[in-house]
Amino acid sequence: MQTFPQRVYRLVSKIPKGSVATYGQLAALAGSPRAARIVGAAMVRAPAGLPCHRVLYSDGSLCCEQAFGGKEIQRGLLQEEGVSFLPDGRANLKKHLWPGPEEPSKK
DNA sequence: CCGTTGACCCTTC
DNA sequence: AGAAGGGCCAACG
Repeated sequence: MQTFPQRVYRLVSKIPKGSVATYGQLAALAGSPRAARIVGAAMVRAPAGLPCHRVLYSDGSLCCEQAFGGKEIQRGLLQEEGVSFLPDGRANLKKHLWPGPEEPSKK
């Protein structure tokens, strides 16, 4: 039994390029649909190499600019990944929302 | 062990 | 439709 953030890190690390996931979704995949806050807090403690820029709000909007150094940066990174953006400034969740771990990671 | 805090989400005004 | 407030779950001191 690992810590919650620990599990979230693995899930975020599994997000394929060109896909995005929401905090609530990661929390639900981690086992607690209401622990989206824990996921965010874990992101701060997240080690380097974690594509935290692929994690967005439920609406597809990005968190505070202090999140990873600038939301503009995150938007640019996602575009580099191939993620489309709406004229509202939100990511196209309908088109790039991560379906989740299709594979039943054993156990 | 108990209290506080937090990259959020949802409901109501 | 937009803005404000409260609630929830787990980790940290």
